[in-house]
Order: sequence, then structure tokens, then C-alpha cells
Amino acid sequence: MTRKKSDSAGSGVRAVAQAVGVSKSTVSRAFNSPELVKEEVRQKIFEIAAEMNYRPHPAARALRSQRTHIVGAAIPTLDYAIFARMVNEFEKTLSTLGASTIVITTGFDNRDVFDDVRQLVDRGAEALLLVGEVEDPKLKDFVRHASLPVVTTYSAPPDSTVPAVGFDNYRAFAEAVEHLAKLGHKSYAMIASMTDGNDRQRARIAAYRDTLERHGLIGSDRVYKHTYEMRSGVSTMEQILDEYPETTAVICNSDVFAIGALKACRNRGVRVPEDISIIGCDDFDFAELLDPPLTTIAVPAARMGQLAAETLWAAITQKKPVEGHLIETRIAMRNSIGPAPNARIQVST
Amino acid sequence: MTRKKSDSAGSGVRAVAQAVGVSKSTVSRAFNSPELVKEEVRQKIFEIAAEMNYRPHPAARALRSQRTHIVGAAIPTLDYAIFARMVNEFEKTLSTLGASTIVITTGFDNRDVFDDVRQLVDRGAEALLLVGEVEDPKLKDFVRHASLPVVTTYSAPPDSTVPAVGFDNYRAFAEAVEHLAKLGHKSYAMIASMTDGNDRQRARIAAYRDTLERHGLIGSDRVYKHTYEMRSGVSTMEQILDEYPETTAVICNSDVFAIGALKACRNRGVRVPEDISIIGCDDFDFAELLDPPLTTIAVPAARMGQLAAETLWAAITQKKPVEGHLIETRIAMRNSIGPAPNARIQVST
DNA sequence: CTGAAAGCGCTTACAG
DNA sequence: CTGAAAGCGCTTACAG
Repeated sequence: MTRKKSDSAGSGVRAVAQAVGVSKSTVSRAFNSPELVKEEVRQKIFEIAAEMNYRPHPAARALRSQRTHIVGAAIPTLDYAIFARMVNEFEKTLSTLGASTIVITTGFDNRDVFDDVRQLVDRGAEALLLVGEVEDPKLKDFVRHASLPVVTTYSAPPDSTVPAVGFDNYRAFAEAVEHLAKLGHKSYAMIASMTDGNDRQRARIAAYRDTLERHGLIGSDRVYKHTYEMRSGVSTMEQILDEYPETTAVICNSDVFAIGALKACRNRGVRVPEDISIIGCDDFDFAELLDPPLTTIAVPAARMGQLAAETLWAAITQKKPVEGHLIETRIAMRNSIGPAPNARIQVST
Repeated sequence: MTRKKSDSAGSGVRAVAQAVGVSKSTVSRAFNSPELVKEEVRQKIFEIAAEMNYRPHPAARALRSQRTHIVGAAIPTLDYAIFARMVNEFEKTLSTLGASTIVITTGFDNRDVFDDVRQLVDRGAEALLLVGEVEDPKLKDFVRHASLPVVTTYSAPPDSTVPAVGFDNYRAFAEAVEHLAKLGHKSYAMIASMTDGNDRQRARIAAYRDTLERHGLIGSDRVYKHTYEMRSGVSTMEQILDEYPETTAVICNSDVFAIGALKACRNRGVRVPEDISIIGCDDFDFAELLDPPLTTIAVPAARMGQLAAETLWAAITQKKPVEGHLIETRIAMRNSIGPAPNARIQVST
């Protein structure tokens, strides 16, 4: 025995039922299957329930119905515009559909995220949004055997363990480099983020290397890796200017790096795009207001959030399989890239 | 009768208990009060439970223990760096403490947010983070009578219905305007956001007006209101330049506006800060990399998220009252403001 | 259209 | 240190 059986007053269904003069069943039905309850009775129940501020106990409801209406999102961080935007859209879409969003941040390395993801499930998540390829063996195992819908975003791994609502990182970057090659650039550098447990970075670097190689161009070995910080964009760009002044095209795997690179060029009196071309990735809001306006690969963050929410919800409610979506990307063409200069200007130090 | 009583196999405590050869009680105790279970038995339970991939059912656990370990955050949007950063820190802190974060976005108008906030509670939130003053009468009523801990952030209303972990918006902006006044500026404009249901905006505008008035300065009627978009910063700055070319100081209630204002000045050949001073608010990451580096009021987003999480958690677990915190702000001094020019330059159109 | 009863899967006070 | 039993607050199949 634990508490006394609350068979009388209180504030649960029982109390409402008593106040109205019907059974608990009828009160519950009025909320969950209103069409089964006589109009007149239903009205009275709603009225009195509202008066009493009655709300069904979430845990009791979830236990009995085996539905929590909670969906989990495990993302690297919220402190990065593009992820925040995706979750924002994910949450809004889900909210419209009648579900809530529980969030956990895991960092950018996917190799050991199982405990974080499990926390979401332990709180009742009925479905899961992930970012990038599933690399944690324990998580791989979990999604294989677990019965809940899972979708991953940002990536489009062909051999993925789970359906993906993402874009082709390789192709997007291959096109960007291709574009620069056609503009006549001969010497390149890439500012990337860490590749450990991050398939997007690996795909982008591979695209950069492969494309340069195919064109017999210099630079494929010049890949700088940093965590996402604007200062890193500044310092890396300075380093490039110092060590490889022949560089005319810099591919940044994040607008965070690009804005830093732009700043470094300004500091050094290097003109963009006359002397050097810089391309970013993400299409942050401020990209077009930079000086010069930043050409950048537009990542469809909001769209991914929306589609992920929709397919997950359909999977939960209609038991449909989770549907992957390959989203096309485009380069937001602005003025930070241009034809390769015939000669490098002098770099002032 | 609903389902058959799962008294035998399955995958719950019962199954684990049977596999180990103890009672459900002992299995449950091994997880919840390990010190009450004999070392040897405990080990065996952990081992077998892990093998069977056993996880206590969240809803059952929550129903019985009346604890969900879920905390709710109702914020205007995640698609704005400063809110995303606050929630990011909130989540991380809570995660460390053993709780999860459920999020809902409500927009910037606080007058009708009760249904959103209630959704959080209906999903099991044990405590609530809010943003700004509580203005929705229904919400006010709810927090007054509800027994769950609530904290609001960003504001510091003295007569608040709920404790606040925030900063003094009025004072922060009064200081900023005061600073500009001391620099000799005579003619001002403010680019603000919408004031409906937004006490932070109202406080900032009041601070601006009061301070100007106290100094007998021009501009207190020149407050432009827009939703947070960089283009609005551009167009409003252009308007200011056109209609009030005598303006030498522009206070932006968001760095989003400030970056737009900076851009507009650049477009028009107006030099910052030689011709006009611009100050932002938020201290976005990119503020110091702008050209010129942006002077801006630093909003302590991460700190608010952390403190809110800590006080809410203490309130839940130790039944301590929720503790408010008034956080000091400072102006991140950079180069976008300077002494008032003696004469206005010509504005090219 | 409605009510009585079972049971969702745990945890915990009680008794030993 | 352990087990049997009660009960958390709902929802729903069953019977009427």
C-alpha cells in the first residue's frame, strides 16, 4: 500500500466525474473520443472540467495509451544558427501536429552519442531526429532493433542505417569547387571543421580533394581544420596568406569561417574577390550584408526541420515507414568570388 | 479488462526479475536505491538488465514517482542567436543535473502564450523557463496557482509575478544613451522591435526617451519599430539618413538591426563612426568582425540559461524557492561609436 | 450512449 | 536485505 485510494475528491478525472455526475469513463471519452458522448453531457463535462482546471495527468495518460506526444532531437549544438533554425522549424511543425519537442545537444562528434540519445528515449521520445551519419555502434544497434521511427538530417549517406532528410554534401562542395575551377583558379585552400565523427566534413573534404585532383590543381592538401569559431577563420586566413600567397580560392565549410577570412583579408589589404575568392557554407542571414556580400552554399535548414517533423509524425501516427528526402542545394551567388586574378597582389604584413 | 496481465515474460522489470531470480521490488531498488541491495545481487541485476536492454518505462516511472525529469522552456524563437544560446546552455546545465529540456516557441508577443506554456506542462514539465514579463492574464493566473517552479529571463521586472534571472534592460540602455550623450551627440534615432507584449522593448525605448529628455536632446520621438530582420536595419537606416540627416547616433535594439544599419551607411558612403555612431545590442559573435567592429550591449544569454537551470532544478529537487538573479551588463566597446562629428557630411543618394 | 473493471509498468511503504 | 501488495491516474474493451 502506498497512498490512500483517491476514490473521492481530488482533482483528477474522478473529481470531474463526480462534479458532473457521470463516470470517469465518460469524462475520459469526452476528451478522447468526443463523438461517443452525448452532446449535452459533453458540454457539461467541458464546462466543469475547465472550471476545475482539470488536465489529464501526462504520465498516467502516456502509460495507459502508450503515447507521449514527445519527439526527441539530438543535435550537435543550438549555438549555431543553422542547427537552431532546423530545430526551430522542427518544433513548430511538430507543435502544429500536436507533438512536443525534447532536445539534447551532443557536440559535433557522432562516435559516442548513444547515452545522450537514450536519455531522449528514457524521457518518452516516440521518435528521433538525428544529425549526420550514425557512427556510434551502440546507437546503430539501437536504431536497428528499436521500434521507434528515426530520421537523420544534414547527410545523405547512401548506405545509411536510417532514412535521411538531408542534402548531398559531397555534391554541393564538388559543384562549388568546380565553379571556382571554371573561373580559372589554380591554387586552393579549404577551412574545414573537425572530421572525427562528422561525415559531413569528410564528404566536403573528399569533394574538394577529388575535384581538384580531377582538374590537376594545386591545393588539395591544404585543408585546415578548426572548431567553428570566427577567430579561427581570421587566423587561418592569415596563415594561408603568409604561407601560400599564391592561393586565390578559399572554400570555407562554414560562414563562421568565411566571415573571419573576409576580415583577415580586409586587415591585410587583400581585396575580395579581386585578389582572392572566398566561398562560405550555410547562408547565414548576415552573409549578404557582409562586405563584400558572401557567396555561400545554402544549407536548407528550415526545410530539413519541417520534413523531418512531418515524416516522423506520419511514422508515429500512421505507422508509415520514415521517408528520406534528398534536398537540392544551390550556391547563393553574391560577390565574394570572381575570376582568378592574373597575378597576385603583394601581401602587406 | 484491456490487455492480458503481463505476469510472465516480456521486457519490463518483471522479466528482469525472473531472469535474475529476485522480485520486481529488488530490481527496481537496484536502480533507484542501490545502497539497499546486496552488492552481489545488485551486480547480477545490472548485468542481466544490460544484457536484456532493460530500461524502465518512462511513463510508468513518472506516474509512480511523480517525477518526469523534464523541464520546459517557452521562448520567442530559436531562430535568433541569443535565445538559441540561452536554451543551449539551459539544456546543457539541466542535462548535467539529470533533467531533459522540452522546448516550445511562442513568438515575441507575450500577451497570449498560455496555451503554448500549458502544452509544456501537459507533456510533463516539472518547471518552466519563460522569457520576459508575464503578460498573459491566464498565464499569470496559472503561475500564481500552479505549484511548479517558474522563472522568467531577460527581464528584471520589480513587481514580477515570478522570479527573474535577467538584466535591467532600462538601465543598460540608459547607460548606452548616456555614454553617447557624453560623447557630444545631439540627434538620435532608435531602431527597436515590436513593443506589443514585449516588456524588454518597452523598457529600452523608455530608457532612450527618458535619457534624451533629461539631456534636452533631439530624437526621443524617432523610434522605428520592426521585426528582427537585417533588411529592416538597412531600410530604416536609409530612411533616417534621408529624413533626418542631422542624426549622429543610432541605437539598435538588436545586432541584427545594427549590421543592417552599418551596411546602409556603407552603401551611402556615410562613415562609421566618423559621421555617425551606431550601437547594437546582444553582442553576437560576428559583432567584432564587422567593419567597423560593432559596439554593442552584451546580453548575458549563456549565463541566464545556466542560472535559470540551476535555480529551477534546486526548486524541484530541494523545494527551495526559485531564486532571481539580476545580472550586470556591460557595453562591449568597439569602434562603431565615437565623438559626435562637428558637422554632418554630405549624404550621397 | 454509458459504467464497471482491468490494467498500463513501475516504485515504495510495510512487514518480515 | 528482500518480497508481496498497493496504487500512481488514466483509457478502453467489454457488456449493457
